[in-house]
Amino acid sequence: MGKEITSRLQDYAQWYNDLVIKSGLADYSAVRGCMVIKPYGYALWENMQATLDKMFKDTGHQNAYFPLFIPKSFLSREAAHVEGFAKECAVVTHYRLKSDPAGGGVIVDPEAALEEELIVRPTSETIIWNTYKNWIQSYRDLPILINQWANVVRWEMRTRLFLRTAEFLWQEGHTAHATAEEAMEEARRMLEVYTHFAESYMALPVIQGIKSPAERFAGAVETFCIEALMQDGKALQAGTSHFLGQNFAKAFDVQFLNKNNEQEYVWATSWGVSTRLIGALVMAHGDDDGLKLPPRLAPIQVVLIPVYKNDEQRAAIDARAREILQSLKQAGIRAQYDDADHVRPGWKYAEYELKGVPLRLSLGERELQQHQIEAVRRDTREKLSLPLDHVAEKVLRLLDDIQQQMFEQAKAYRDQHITPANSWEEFIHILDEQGGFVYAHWDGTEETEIRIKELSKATIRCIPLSPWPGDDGPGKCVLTGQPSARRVLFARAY
RNA sequence: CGGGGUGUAGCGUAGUCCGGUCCAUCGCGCCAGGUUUGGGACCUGGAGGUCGCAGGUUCGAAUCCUGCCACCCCGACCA
Repeated sequence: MGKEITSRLQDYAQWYNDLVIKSGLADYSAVRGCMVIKPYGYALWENMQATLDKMFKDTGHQNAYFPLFIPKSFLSREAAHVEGFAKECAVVTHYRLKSDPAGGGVIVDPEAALEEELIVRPTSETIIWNTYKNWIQSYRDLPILINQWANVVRWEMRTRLFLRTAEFLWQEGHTAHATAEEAMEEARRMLEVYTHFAESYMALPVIQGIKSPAERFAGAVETFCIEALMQDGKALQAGTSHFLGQNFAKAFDVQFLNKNNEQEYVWATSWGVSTRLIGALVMAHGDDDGLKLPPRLAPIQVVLIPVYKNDEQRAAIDARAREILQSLKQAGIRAQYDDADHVRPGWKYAEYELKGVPLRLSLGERELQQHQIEAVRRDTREKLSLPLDHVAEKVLRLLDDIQQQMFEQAKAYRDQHITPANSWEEFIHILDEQGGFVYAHWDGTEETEIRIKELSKATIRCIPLSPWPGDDGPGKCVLTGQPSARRVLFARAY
């Protein structure tokens, strides 16, 4: 008997937890709301990091590192920013413990209170803009294009593995520019980078859009986002890129002398994606047997499993398998040979399916005789026989095809779940019966947005950058009947 | 923060209502040896437990009482 996984139909939330835990991505920890990312999960994150990091470097960014702790006073400099984050900040108040005079443990030393309390960063705009002030005098100092890989803490009331934990890993880009146009261009450029990453690497189709005022990042002038759809019909924000205008420059008094010898506030952007993307990967592609990882990010792209009946066979197969493994590795494939003898092939098949390894190769007496190898795709479960000549090339082609197919499948699902609604009844019906995105008119007011959320639990995921099928220009708000400039995408979301 | 649930070996569990027959059940996993090996093998033997924590009731507590803690799920808040 193996590891039981709750089916998606029976209990989607439990299915998700089962997958994350049983595939070895992560574990619960002793700390409420915090998780342990296990080696397999971390390897996946490292692959994501490596890919994104290269994209950031290719677009001219450099990595740096800013402090984990932020003076409390910094957070309150930007009004909207503090409003947005105040409720979920962890605060450091003391710098020393001492042994408890009353017992065996330790207590916080009341003598060691900090003069100014420190916030554990929920995001780094404030500490970074406080720093940029010292770096920027002239237009010649601009642009500053910096990214940092870091952990952040947001004291969430309710947490979910990868999707929302009190501490999480992410990258945050923070750029400074001489003009609004340039900053806006940067925000849009990074949105494109995220889109490309999601679609080409995660095989996750996303919708690019603009956040409504209520959903906008605290402190931003404009928030761009990519929205993805999970298999339970709920949307997930996969990445955001903000045009911050001069809000933080004004809050931290960051001015520069422009070419005309005039003082001007600097223009800013910030953008980020987090380990939440791992949750997206699980929920967008996984099935009742386990994960399905896209080849371009999978820690193990190919697993090779020997099948034998006795030691003599085993020796011959083992020798051949190692040659094959070598040729796969030489071709740059992340291949693994599982020659463990204490579990049988069937057990391994199930285990690697659970782990979402895109391609499984089996080598036994039969294959050896026929000079081929059996290949089974994780995405379609299709079983193929590959001749052993130039096997690495064939495997590479298969991996490419799996990557492509996974995207196509997710895209087909997503496209089937964008439904225009023309009345409130229809709106609710779509959300309840099929889920996904509802494409509907909205009068553009925050009151209506909030009212819709209260009534339906759906939020405006984004105002799409390019129109979707069903777009009909101006119309009437699905709730109020007031004039609407255009349709926007609503969904229940994570 | 509200509602619900759970806490017994690495994991999943029985036992809790109705205290003793429980120095705790079963399955998986683990260890040793052997037979096996094409979809989660089998046999034999073995190791492994502060029954979440603290206090109380009792001749006797996994079981009853009080307090506490932790985690999970659902909701409000959020990437």
